[in-house]
Amino acid sequence: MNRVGGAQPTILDVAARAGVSKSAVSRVLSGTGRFSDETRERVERAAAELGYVANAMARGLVSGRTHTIGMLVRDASSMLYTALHAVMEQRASELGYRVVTTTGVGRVEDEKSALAALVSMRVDGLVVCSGLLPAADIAEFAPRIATVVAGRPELHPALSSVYCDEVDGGHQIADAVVDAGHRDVVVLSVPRADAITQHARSVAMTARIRMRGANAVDIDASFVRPAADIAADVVEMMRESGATAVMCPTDRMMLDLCDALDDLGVDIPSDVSVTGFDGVYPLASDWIGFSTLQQPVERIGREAIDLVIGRIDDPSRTVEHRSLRGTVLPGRTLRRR
Amino acid sequence: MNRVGGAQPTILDVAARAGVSKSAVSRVLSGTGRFSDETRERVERAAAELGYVANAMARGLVSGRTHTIGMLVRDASSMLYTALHAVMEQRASELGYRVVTTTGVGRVEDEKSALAALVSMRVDGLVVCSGLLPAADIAEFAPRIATVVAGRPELHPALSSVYCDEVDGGHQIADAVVDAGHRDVVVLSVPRADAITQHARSVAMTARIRMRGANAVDIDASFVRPAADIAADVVEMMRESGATAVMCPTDRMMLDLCDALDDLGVDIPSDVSVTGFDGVYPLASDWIGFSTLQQPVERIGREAIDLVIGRIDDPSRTVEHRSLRGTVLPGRTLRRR
DNA sequence: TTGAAAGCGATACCAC
DNA sequence: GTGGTATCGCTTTCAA
Repeated sequence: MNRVGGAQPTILDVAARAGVSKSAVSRVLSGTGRFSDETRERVERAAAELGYVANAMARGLVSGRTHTIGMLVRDASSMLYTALHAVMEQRASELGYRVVTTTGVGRVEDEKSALAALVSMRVDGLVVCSGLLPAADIAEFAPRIATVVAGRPELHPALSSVYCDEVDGGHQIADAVVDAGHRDVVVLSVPRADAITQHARSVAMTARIRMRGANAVDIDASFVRPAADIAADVVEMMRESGATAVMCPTDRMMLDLCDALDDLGVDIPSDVSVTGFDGVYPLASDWIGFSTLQQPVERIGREAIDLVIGRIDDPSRTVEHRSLRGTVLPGRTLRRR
Repeated sequence: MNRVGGAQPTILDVAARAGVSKSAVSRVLSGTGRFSDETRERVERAAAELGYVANAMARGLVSGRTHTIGMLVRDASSMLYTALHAVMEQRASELGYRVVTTTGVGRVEDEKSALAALVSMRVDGLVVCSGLLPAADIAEFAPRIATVVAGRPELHPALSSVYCDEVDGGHQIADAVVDAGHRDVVVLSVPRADAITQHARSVAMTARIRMRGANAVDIDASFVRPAADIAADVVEMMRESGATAVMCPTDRMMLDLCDALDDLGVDIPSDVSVTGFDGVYPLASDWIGFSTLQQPVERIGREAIDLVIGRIDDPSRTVEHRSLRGTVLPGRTLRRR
């Protein structure tokens, strides 16, 4: 086992030291069954003296429960997932569960193996937070493990989900842009294969802008494209078609774009307005002032945990899909014109 | 076990379907020992058809290895830990390990239990990223599990560590402030009990400013104090003692302070210069322009993983402490005067 | 109330 | 090469 210098004490060590059977130790430490006060006292002292920590593998193996929820995250460095993580951890701990997180390091294959790692740990429930992994790969385990998809619209019949209504969000932020008087708008458009949610947003934004009678131009914003290239395209559209606003599918991309536009000598918002999507701290802070659509991260995280634990407790529960509305954060990067 | 509708298939199910013994299945799936091509074929097909995922608990129980590194994080929503997490995940996966993360939800007791959860999972190694948990609580497990403290100076004789040289960092950023011509500087000071690293930074900043012959005033920035109160104090010091710069122990606190100063009508940097500490994306981005000390997060994360895996492979390795220098990020919130 | 014994699902060491 | 068997550390009947 994981011994650097000494071995981990086992229940037998505790039993020997306490002068009782391992059954007694098990009962005391797990608080089940009957035992005398004296037994309890002796066991607790022995356990403390030895620094005993029960082996969760052995325990889980026999009990069939780990009291653990596995969280699969696309990208550990994304602030959105970070925020979700914090909320879920909090809520899960209130309900007596731990959250363990794994991530892929980018590719779909990695994510599959990260998911398999969670499954192999026999977590009681699974919360998948990734816009990358195909639903089929997730659904494979759904019949065996309570599974909830969080943060992306997923209407797969075997999977429950909680997510921000991306279409509504795209419409809301597009409305804000048009309402601010912009008639020629650039929309950074992410291919579906890069990220399902971001793709949906771009599409919704473009559609709404046109529906409102303004002009929308899509610019390719595949993940492989450098921000500098995208910024150059934006500048070109400003010159050619008189674009006065740029809409980004995430705050992160917005930040990269702002950086790149800055390098090109373009000032925001006096030269061009820019909007984002996500609205997570710290970019959502007033001082930074991103104009963006704020996802209801708190609710998404909390309800994802509640849903998954609900299904753990009662596997017969039906699949459920909760679409939550986001809100526009005015910010200072979108200027009226 | 974690069954919502069906049970997870076991090695016996695979063996039965493949028409071989479970020993054979084990050999094929773990790639150890000898087996014929036909056996391999049959086993792999049966496993795939059943969607078999080996039970990591059973495996770990007998093999004594989990190929998993536990990461204890103070605060899942902190960008610094988030960045560390991403780097560690990447590096660990290169070396054939998974990272599982747990966090306390704030209090020391929570962190202890989060640590115990990791120990109970019998992770092969432990990386503790928290400025909160006392060294003694960590050291308790060090004789049994390879343990490395990352991101905070920890010279405990039983614990290896990798961290940013906080004192040097504090000096560097203080030098930048004095070099920019500031003679009266406010330092937000965090109590040791709130966060060890942040405390060390404040102390180093104050000391350096005075050493350089400028004036430093400490303001209490305990975690319980609202940013608005701190901002009010700062304004008072600007009026009373003519302070022209404020130094914060973290970028996050800096952001909160900027927000609060903004509310008070104070402009940064024309009314007052502000500096931070950490230098992690996204606040470190050029466009946002925080003047701050950037920690070498990439190296900290990478070396923490290398150290812990080194100790897993060779438990006799001696304890090691690596102090890494940060660099000043000029930014735009520190103005020459 | 307590202890002995039977597994949980895998690996590893055996003979064959 | 292959399959039986002991074993990992614990929970859970089941007798005593």
